[in-house]
Amino acid sequence: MNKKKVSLKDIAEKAQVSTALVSYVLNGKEKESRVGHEIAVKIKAIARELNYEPNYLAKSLRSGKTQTIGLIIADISNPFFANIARIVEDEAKKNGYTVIIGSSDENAEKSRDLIAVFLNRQVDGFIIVSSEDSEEQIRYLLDKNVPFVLLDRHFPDLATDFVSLNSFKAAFDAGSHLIQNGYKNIGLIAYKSQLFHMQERIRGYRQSLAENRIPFQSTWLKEIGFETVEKEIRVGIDDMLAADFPVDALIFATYRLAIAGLKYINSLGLKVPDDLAIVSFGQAEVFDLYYCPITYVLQPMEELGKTAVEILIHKLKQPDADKKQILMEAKLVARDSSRLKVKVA
Amino acid sequence: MNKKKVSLKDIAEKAQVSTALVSYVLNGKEKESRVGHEIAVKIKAIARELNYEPNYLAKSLRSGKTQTIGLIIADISNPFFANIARIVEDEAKKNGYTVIIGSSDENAEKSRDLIAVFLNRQVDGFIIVSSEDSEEQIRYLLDKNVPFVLLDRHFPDLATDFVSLNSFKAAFDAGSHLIQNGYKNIGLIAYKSQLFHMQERIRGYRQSLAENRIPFQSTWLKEIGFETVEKEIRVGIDDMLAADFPVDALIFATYRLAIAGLKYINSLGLKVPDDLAIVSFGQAEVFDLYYCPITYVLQPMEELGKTAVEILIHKLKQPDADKKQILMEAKLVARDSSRLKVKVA
DNA sequence: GTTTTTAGTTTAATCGTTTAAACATACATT
DNA sequence: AATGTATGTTTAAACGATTAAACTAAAAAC
Repeated sequence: MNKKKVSLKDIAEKAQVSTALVSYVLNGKEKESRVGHEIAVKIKAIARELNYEPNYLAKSLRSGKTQTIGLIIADISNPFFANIARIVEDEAKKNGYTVIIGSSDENAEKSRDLIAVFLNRQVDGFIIVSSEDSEEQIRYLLDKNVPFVLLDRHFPDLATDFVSLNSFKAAFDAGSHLIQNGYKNIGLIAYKSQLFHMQERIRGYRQSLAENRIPFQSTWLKEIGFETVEKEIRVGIDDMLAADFPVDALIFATYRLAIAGLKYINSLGLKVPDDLAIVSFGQAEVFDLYYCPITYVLQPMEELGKTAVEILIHKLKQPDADKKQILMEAKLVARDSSRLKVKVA
Repeated sequence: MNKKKVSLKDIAEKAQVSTALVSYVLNGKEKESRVGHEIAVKIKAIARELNYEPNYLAKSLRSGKTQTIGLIIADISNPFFANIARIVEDEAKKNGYTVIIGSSDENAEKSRDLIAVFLNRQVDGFIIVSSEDSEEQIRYLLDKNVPFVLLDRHFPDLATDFVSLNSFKAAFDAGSHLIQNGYKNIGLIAYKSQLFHMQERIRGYRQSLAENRIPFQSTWLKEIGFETVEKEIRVGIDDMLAADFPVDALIFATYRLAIAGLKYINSLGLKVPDDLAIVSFGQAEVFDLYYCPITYVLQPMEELGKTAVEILIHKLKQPDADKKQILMEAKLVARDSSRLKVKVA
């Protein structure tokens, strides 16, 4: 960069004073530090004239604070997380923080790397959407007393701050909704994951069946591996349709599963919802644009993101405050893909 | 954070040497600086034992380099850019750089803010997807000699490095493809924008008509304002369909326009491609999932992102190298939405 | 007329690195 | 023995800011 940046020293020289005075004035400490009024005015004028911008690195090195938040999300190519990232970024900026984003791609190792890199970069704190098998990393942060907030996914056994979704309730509602609309053989396509939110979705789904006295069939639940979504989904759906009690409705536990599933359903020539009703988690333009708009679980993204930032920033100011554990409620948005079942004559 | 971080000094003390030696050893300069072999081994051992991690802030302050790239994209909620962001991040990481991302939301003022914040944060360089009216900002960077590469959009009048798409050719191909498949009345829905890539898309589209001796009708071209996409698209499409030469095919110049347009087309009950053929820029899962898969212009995202990073990093090492100006070619992916027109009897 | 206060300013250490230059030894050369 | 060279190590300044503490000079208090 051409003209080297102006520093406190430059201003000090031009004003014929020490850097200390300049620092006091520009940090609004003229009162406490009893800086002469005239000189204060002069310093401010010179600072403006030279277009002074403080050097964050120096500031941070001295203060130990970088005003930077590390955001680790599970998958940036998922529009849900991309949106969350944007919200977090905006909210952080409002509070004078910069966000650095990393995507762990649902991979514990990448997540570990990111945490290391970000710690190295001296982020003040983290907002984390945990990936599978990353519980131990969270323990580590807890142990090192690094400020962080878990977002969207949390570990029930760990005493951490978190903001997530009441997945049990959301899945329960999804199932109940389908049942109310006359569907009886309801499948769930979830990820094969020990993550709590996923287990809760499964539990909520099963509970909805149970409360309606629908005996659960093991073929109705498919748990798909992250790495082999496309293939397993095809096999899974085939299996569900060929079962003794073939499904007439499907719940997708995530956006990505829904995309893959719908593609396959399309290719089979099945008609939604007549051949197969659909409810999905996650939200996206796809769901509007599908020939039959998809019923989905509306997650309060805006609140999730904002609250996470709020909690983290509060924590940065008051490290010893009580842990905040927030479960937000989703709202089922009913569309055509789960409309009242037409009885076959 | 609990245990304060270990510094060079801690290692130095434990090894009973000066920090200089430690620094030399840990930076692999033992040879040039003739550090004793035994002591070098000892220092390394202690560093490992204490789990030493250098402090980036101090390093950066000293070196004037932060190993950080500022990425400013026009709209993070657009999957095209979200993907680009991910690619840039990955590629940068491979080269030891961290990326901080900001979304300008197609807004010059936000873009200016981001540039200021990032400069403040001492990013080593920028990768920028410019937004409308931001040419002057680019001039400013050029003038200040800040290293940067423009991505996806560039200004033909400015001598900058850039990596973008041959938009003229891509639009020309889109138009020609429709014409070849029997469509004659072809509309284009673009943004109302002075940005070069948009103007080029319009030019390419018109050229395809011209070369096929199809007289251009002014009703066929709609330029939509960023802020009022939904409304203007409805009016625009209505107008195109009611014109003297009603369109039988539509090209969308961006992903966002396509989404809005398709929604409206759906709501009108029009059948793609029989009532209206479609080709769109941008790519996304939506296009696969639509009842009639959408023909689209495949942009070489991977190459775009990687090349931008490459050029920037090269530039950081060799600031005076020649400017690289790269136009990449898009590839039309033909699907059902633009299939051979069925002649009406 | 001395002492105390108050106001205004500077000094210098500090954050954690890097690195040119100075220093100190040992060894080789004449 | 005096000088030169190689080897190994330390010193100290620098990056740009912050801030406790020291200092100075003038005003207030006794």
